[in-house]
Amino acid sequence: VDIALIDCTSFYVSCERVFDPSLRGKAVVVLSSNDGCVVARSAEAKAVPVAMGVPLFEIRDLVDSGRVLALSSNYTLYGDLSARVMTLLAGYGSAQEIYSIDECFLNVSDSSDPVATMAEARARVLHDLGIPTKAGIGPTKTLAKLASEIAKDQANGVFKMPPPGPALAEVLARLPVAEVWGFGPAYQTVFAGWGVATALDAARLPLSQMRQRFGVVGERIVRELRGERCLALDLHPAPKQTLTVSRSFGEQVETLADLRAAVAVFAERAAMKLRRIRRTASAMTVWVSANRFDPSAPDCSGSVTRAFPVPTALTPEILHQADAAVRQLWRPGGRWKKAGVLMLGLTDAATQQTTFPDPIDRPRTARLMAAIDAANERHGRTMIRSAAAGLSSRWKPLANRCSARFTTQWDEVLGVR
DNA sequence: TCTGGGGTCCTAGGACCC
DNA sequence: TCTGGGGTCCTAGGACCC
Repeated sequence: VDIALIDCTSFYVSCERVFDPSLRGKAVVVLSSNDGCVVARSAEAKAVPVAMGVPLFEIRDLVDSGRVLALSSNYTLYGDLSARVMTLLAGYGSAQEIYSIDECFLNVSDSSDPVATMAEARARVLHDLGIPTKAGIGPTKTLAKLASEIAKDQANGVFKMPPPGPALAEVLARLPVAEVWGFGPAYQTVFAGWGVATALDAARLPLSQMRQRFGVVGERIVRELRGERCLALDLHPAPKQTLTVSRSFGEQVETLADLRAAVAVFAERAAMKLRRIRRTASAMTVWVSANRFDPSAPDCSGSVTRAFPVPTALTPEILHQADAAVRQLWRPGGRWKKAGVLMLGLTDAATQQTTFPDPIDRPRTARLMAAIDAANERHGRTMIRSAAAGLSSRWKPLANRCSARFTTQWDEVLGVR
């Protein structure tokens, strides 16, 4: 199996360059929605250097002196170009998982020369759309993602991981463990204590140690680094389960009237988004928070969840509940910097069916449990906790019985589904 | 002074039921 | 001193991603 990960280079900046070629070759950054901080950087900006995520005020001098060009974001444009890129790339694999606005996984197992195929795909996207990309190829998603990190240093923009063995170990030994997909800051702290510095060090950690400290998530990443597939391509992602609209305030909000007005805007936008994706919400959470960077800020953060009598996407009903929630949250002396609404329990608007319609079928559950136990027994595996066996969390006790290595091979292991 | 927004998955624990 | 066990449903919170 060969999985490819194609990643658009500095995607937001590249989109801006499509429409304004004069930006090419310059140090350009794109800012977050209210021009708060840097969310995309051109290679030239990275070289300055401008760090990812820095607030605009920290690079004020660079921007004012003209050494770095800062642009406000235009998400409609990025979304439109993303759809075109994804459509083009889909033709270069037998299956595609769109992972984010600027990345997708492709199954390229059918290709006799995946590197050549990806080189061709990159050239096509660059020629037709003007968007530069890089591609990594590997036997697992985690290795493909890691390969794409190396790809940016390759002349053809493509890198294929060697098959598991000494050659792969050599590659992994040169990669800092922080570059591995899924090993975030909390992992890095623990790894530092364990003396784990490279991706190879991580790949050689005992599975039991990873499982004990990081659960099934950590164990899966190590297995993937060794070339064992634990994460399948997600070809039919479930419809969204939650939908959020939130913003930081330009100025601190202190009065009930201002807080009500702000949340009303978020609630209205959430209602519009729900209708656009043709879904309804069964409940909503309104949350408000103080300035997280101000230690002296009053303790006025909180959240309130309110259920709708009937799942809805209608503005009046949503505004009504949102306003009731704000009144519960407001208190004298509060100084708020951010708020949001979170729509929960999304259902299909047409049928009012929840996303996961499986009824609880006790006999079937019992059969599946017996099958999982038998499979674990057969393979001599310790049972480990796993709630991601391609099943809803509703089936957690079931998934818990399945060992990590089989979480993507459900049908095969059980022969039932 | 100024510090993003939108997601997912997993775990733990309590209420409740049989 | 003893005081079930397994399962569902829900919430809160922590971790990660782009």
